[in-house]
Amino acid sequence: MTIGERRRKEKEDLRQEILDAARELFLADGYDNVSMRKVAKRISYSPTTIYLYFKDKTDLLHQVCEEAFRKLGEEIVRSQSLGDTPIEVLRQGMFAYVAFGLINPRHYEVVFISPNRGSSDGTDHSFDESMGKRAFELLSASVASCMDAGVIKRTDVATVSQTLWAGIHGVTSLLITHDGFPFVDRETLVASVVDTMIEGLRS
Amino acid sequence: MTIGERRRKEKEDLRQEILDAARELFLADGYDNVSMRKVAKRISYSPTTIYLYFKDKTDLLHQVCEEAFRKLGEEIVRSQSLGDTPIEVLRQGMFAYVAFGLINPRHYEVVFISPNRGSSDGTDHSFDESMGKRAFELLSASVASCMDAGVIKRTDVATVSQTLWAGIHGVTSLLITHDGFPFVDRETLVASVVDTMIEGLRS
DNA sequence: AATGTAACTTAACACTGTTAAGTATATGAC
DNA sequence: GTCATATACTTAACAGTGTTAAGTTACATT
Repeated sequence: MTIGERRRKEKEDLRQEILDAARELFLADGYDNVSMRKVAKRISYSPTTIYLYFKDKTDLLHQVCEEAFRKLGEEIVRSQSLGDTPIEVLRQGMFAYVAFGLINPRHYEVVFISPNRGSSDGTDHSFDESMGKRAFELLSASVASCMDAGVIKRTDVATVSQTLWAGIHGVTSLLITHDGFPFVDRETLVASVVDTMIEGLRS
Repeated sequence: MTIGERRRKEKEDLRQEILDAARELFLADGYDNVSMRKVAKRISYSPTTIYLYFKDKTDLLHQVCEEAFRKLGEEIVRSQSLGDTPIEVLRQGMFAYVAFGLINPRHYEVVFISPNRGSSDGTDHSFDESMGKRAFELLSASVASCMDAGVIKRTDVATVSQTLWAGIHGVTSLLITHDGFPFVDRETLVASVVDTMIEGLRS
């Protein structure tokens, strides 16, 4: 079956080629300014070929993001390992989250800021099955271990996790979308948000 | 000059009629799902007539939002007057901000979440001259008076204000854009964010 | 060599924002 | 009252969009 395998590999190659082209264009020009025809042109295929590999334009976008957000989980885990106390683990995880957003603003935008490119039919591709959720779960676990260690007030884990998420999502998205605004130094602001929230949770 | 005045009034009336139609459609269907032709049809005019009153589609959107955001400033001031201590004034202002966003999610989305409907030409209509900025300034003043009263740590006003803004923007935007996510009770979450941050700032 | 199928393309539909050119209509001057 | 002018609005068109149905080509299996 070596011949069928080659065929399947070629198909997978083209899929990846489309994904690569789409990613580059989305990041360079923004989702709205990229047309299927442009993506097709870049890889020298007919526009309709893309539809043999992806359901529609939003599907293409979501695949591109899924690809990128695999890294977010990894980086949070990696950063968390730098902390030696539960609080420090939580802190590092939060910093990693923001850093990822600021380094990949276009991806962050799509997944967390404006995930309402509603795929018209039923399939809610928005968040649940996404890698984004995994990032939140890592944060959540970290909060729980802080409570177990008694370093933050023992209340509802979900409420606290979502509170922290609101904070780090807030800075990240403000810095991304309002870059005309006279923000104070980025690092200062991010540290202020993270530390203010953690301080507010201390028991 | 009563005749010329009537003419000018009629013109102003049509402008408002367009604005009303656009607002209703934007709020009902979302910016992307509203076409100039739909707006025109609703008021029984030709699509091109709109261009005699508004530069382009993004201009129409921004006018609609400007109109709505006049209310945000008013409501923050009104809510702040409910507080009797500086901290309580700050708290009420923050709650009012979030409440406004949750009551007017589409407007909030446009102005604060995705303000990058770049008006192609130079005019950056995004934030600076907007009513949105006024809301931030009210918050800022409230922070300053808390510092003067010595109830929160005396540090940089801008940093603290932006930190708080990040928090309330974070909850508001998460609740608006990720309504599929299993958030805890809205009031609980909002209160948690506001109170955690204020607690973290206490001196 | 004939057949069937997978991969890809062409042509088209129904839209979109936007502009250039055209048409009434009501106002002003003579 | 007639004529010119400016104002308000419309028609037609351009260049693009996402997407689908139908058609073509190339190749592996029989």
